[in-house]
Amino acid sequence: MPELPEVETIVRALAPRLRGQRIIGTRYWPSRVFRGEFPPDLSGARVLQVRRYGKFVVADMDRGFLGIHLGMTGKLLFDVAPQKHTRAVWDFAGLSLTLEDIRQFGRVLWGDELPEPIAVLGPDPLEVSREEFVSRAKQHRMPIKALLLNQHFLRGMGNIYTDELLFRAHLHPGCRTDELSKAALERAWIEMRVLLEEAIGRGGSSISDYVNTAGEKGTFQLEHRVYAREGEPCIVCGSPIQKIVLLQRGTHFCAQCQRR
DNA sequence: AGTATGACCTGATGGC
DNA sequence: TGCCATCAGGTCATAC
Repeated sequence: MPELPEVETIVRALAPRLRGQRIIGTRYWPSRVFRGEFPPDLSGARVLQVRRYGKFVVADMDRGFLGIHLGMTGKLLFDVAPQKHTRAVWDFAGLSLTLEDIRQFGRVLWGDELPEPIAVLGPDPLEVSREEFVSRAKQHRMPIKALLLNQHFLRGMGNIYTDELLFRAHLHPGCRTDELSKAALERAWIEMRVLLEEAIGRGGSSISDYVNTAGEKGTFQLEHRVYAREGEPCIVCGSPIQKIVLLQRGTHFCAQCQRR
């Protein structure tokens, strides 16, 4: 479910309410999100800050780091009663934070340091410099969609925003990055930033599941130009939006505007 | 290095 | 109503 803009929206809601707060109780239900290892009981631990790291929500605590990935169907909600798919609850004085995750593709990590699977991810799409983006892209010879989805290349891009940015940059998702011109890669970098900022401004995209910490949907799905618009006219040229399978992912693009 | 496939999970949807 | 296949904002691991 959540990609960078959705996680950013969640973090912006979490940070001001949790910063400085002390956990007074933790409740964990056995599920795959823990991958066999419950975090410790964090009672007494204080939240120093909450930040986004790619698609992870990271809480820096006074005694370690809590990392939460929401997978496809994860939600972090304030003040709700535990139900069927509740996987964890962190109780604070006067509020509780609940992790719900129907499909259990999310994960909860804990460590004295930022856990390894989080720390090894690539730079943030909103922080990577244009020069670094271009030079690193040229070192790979895979379809640009594959590279953008690779969290070791950049942390935070997912299927929706990859399709949307490639449309905006007029790039076919199957273009190999080592064959793209510098100008084309720079276009991708620019469009990526503009797109992500716009999506954050609209509270992210809600296709079916995604809601913020208050249970509200984002509105950026109304601005999608290709994602989930198969057969509808391209807003630029009018030809029907195509949907193909690339890298085992549904891939949406305009065959007229996005040439190889 | 890259790609392809299946696995991991549950629920919604559409066809018959 | 039911049954079956297909699909879904994401990673992983394994095998060519």
